[in-house]
Amino acid sequence: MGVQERREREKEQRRNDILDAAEQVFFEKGLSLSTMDDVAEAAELSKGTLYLYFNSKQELYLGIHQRGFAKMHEMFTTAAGMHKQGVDKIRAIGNAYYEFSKKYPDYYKAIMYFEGSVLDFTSDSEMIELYHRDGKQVMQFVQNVLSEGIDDGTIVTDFQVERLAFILWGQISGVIQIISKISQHPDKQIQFNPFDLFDDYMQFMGKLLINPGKEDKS
Amino acid sequence: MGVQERREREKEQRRNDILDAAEQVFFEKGLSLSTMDDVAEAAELSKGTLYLYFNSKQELYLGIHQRGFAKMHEMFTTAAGMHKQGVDKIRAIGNAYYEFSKKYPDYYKAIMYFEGSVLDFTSDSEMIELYHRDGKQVMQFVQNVLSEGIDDGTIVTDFQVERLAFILWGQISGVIQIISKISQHPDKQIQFNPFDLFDDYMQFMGKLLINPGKEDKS
DNA sequence: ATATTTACTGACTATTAGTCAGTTGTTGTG
DNA sequence: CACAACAACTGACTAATAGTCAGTAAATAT
Repeated sequence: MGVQERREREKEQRRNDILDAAEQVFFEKGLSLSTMDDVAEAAELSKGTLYLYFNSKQELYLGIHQRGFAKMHEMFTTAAGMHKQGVDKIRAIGNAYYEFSKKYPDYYKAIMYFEGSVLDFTSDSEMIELYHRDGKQVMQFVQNVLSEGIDDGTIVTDFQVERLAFILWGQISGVIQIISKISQHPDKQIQFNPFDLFDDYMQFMGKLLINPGKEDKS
Repeated sequence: MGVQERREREKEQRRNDILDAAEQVFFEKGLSLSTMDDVAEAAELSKGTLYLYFNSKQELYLGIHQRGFAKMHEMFTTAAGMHKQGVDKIRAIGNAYYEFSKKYPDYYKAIMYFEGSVLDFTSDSEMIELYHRDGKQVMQFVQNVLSEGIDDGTIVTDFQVERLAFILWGQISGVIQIISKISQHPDKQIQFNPFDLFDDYMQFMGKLLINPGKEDKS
């Protein structure tokens, strides 16, 4: 009996339709100015139905966050897949992260939003769990690629891979965050192109990880 | 005639009293669960009065953000003041940043909150301006200390000071952010003490900036 | 004594997240 | 087919709360 399965597919589809509508509305007006009625109208559903699929406005936004994270992760695997050596994969991931923030600013915004407001969540712990699961998955991926680099000898470090992964991830997130901030709010006092800052950062980091003997010349 | 002056002092005092009350309430219950009526009650004032001093709940929270930033900046100058050499001052600032995040987690939380939600601000541009002013001030301070280090020869770098300041600030912010996140939401998969991660980071960075010939042995 | 300015009040309004009793349509059963 | 059981959906309603504003009180100036 395929009825059950079809029902589940349709339910999944509805969930996606709602997320599509929510993206449309949230990305257009910003989260705080968007109402659940706006989303309901865009989805051509009643507000009540939204709450059958998402328990709160914030959880709906978390759904968008998850889409963003999935997209980012996909860009990471694609980028890493284009290289053989560990160090090149790590570089490619760094670049992909930055590209993601430029190509999907609204998803990036959603990620930053939760980064800054999970600390205020007193609510639903299931939601928080879901949020952290995404983060861990990416950390694990970075860790694996670092391990590859250490194994193939293109990355040299005194640190445990696990720690290094956290440090690198934290660093690059912070650098991209500040670049987004500058780009969003330009300041005539700043003499450089914010985009160049990222190249500087990558160059800066390169020195710390690369084993010059093993690296391909480019 | 000192009446005008006294009035201004009293007004400043009221503003501070309101901020005290707001801290008490927001830090206790978290921003989203706190109401303006709660704050009014804690301040022993009517809600209307709050709005004579702050235009919105968010602006009130921004007032707390500013107090936090001032505290942080103060810790930076104190920390830097305890050293002679540029590189030591920079290290001291890095440590002070981390100490700040641990000693004043609620102020730190406020800073993170705005970091993640300015991107959503469609509102009051005066408020955004105020927010960015704080950030610039700290960046300027870091830049000055870096310049000192370059001048006294304890810091060596190929980059422009301005860019280096942004990179370092972004990096360290990101690392502290991820440490806070891990600390707040411990994970048995993580084998290390999140606090050690910061030491690792500082060690990691040290290698990039220090001129070994010039450094004091410790 | 009286006018003017300043600080404050709290009842009120508007908005909106979230609920729930009821409707509609689909699937399974005798 | 008739009818029961179930699932998906609806939208009017409630509760909570940010923000307002006409009115009061108290200090200051004339």
